[in-house]
Amino acid sequence: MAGGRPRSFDSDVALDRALEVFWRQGYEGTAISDLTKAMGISNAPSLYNAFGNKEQLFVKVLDRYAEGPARYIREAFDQPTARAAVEALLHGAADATTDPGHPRGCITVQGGLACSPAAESARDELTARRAAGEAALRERLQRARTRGEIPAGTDPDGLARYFTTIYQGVAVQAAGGATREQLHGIVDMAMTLWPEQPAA
Amino acid sequence: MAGGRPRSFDSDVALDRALEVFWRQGYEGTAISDLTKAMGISNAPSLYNAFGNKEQLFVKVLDRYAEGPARYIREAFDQPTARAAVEALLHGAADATTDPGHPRGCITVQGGLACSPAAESARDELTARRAAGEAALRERLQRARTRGEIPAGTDPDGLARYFTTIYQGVAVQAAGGATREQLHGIVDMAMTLWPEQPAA
DNA sequence: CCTGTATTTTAGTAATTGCTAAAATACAGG
DNA sequence: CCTGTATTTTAGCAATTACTAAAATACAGG
Repeated sequence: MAGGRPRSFDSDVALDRALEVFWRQGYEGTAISDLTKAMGISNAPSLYNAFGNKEQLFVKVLDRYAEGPARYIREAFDQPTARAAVEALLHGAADATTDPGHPRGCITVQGGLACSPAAESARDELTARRAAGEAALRERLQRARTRGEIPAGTDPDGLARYFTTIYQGVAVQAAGGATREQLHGIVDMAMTLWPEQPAA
Repeated sequence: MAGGRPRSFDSDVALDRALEVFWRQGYEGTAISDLTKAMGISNAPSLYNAFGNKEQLFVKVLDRYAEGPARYIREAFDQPTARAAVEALLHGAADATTDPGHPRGCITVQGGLACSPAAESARDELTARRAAGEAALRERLQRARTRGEIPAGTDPDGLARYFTTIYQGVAVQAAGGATREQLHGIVDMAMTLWPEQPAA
């Protein structure tokens, strides 16, 4: 058994480049030729050989996104309190969606909100990932209520939906050109809705 | 001078049908063939003759949207108080983005957040319209402060950005499958940030 | 009926789409 | 050097993209 011809490109670097393109142009606005060009792959067959088809590459790119530019999301949940987690999540979003080193906004939001029937699976993948984020936040808030971090009368589901809506709205604002400072201001306002435990 | 061959389709009906397609599939996910099929126009040249090119048709469709399914936005500004206006705007969004008679969400948000260079003008058109909506709200809130509807210490720009963010987040939520009731709940929460005039 | 006009229809353009079969190539191990 | 393996390269697929020139058609007014 042997090794075969070596890859002419680095898989992770190529995924990062593909991420940039999908992020900036969305799933349907991105052509395979855009990808090969950006990824440093000279011919389409090499791309298909390494990453499957466009749809499968998109999923790999989303995973790469979650581990790279959007890692702050997972890390936000490491905060000791639910409030600190939400703050880290939203202020992290304000930073990440305006990072000059990346396209503006969030690929999970702008990657494919509306699309042709041919791209439905990509859209569904994005919808599922947004829903998963909201679910994680919901569970965190439920735990926070059990632990007494927030009042017993609070609705964790509604609160999770509210902060998720802020997150997604911030992403749209960023895509539209809002500045980082403006986004942090929005987040500060949104956080004033945090249900404080009435002083005992 | 004479009349020429009569149109085989109604322009307004055709625009409504085109709106549905662009709304559901976005600018770049919509092909001319999708449009002619939905609009009841048998051949592409008739479409180009009547509406110009794809880009120009898209703009006409956005105007039709503003006068039709999104008329509630303009009408919200007719409310006597700024608070009532924002409430009408956001609760109207909760209803409009979940209207079973139309695609979910808001075409101005999901029509083209990220796109290929070829669709940049459509994306810019959408960005400009969202910015115009935010500007209208900002001016309304500035007037509200002058009139004493909201405290003198309030920041109308930040407030306008906040409510616009809610609006856009609601649109994303709707596109992702949130129910009408859930969206109204989000709006109710968002409205609790309204700056009340301290009781004199 | 004839003319002028504005539409529809026919037939097409060049370019691009996502994708692939088959051949050429470059390495590792023996 | 030879074999096996995994890649790259070449060449191409059928389908679709936005769009258009030119001819056919259907009406109004005279």
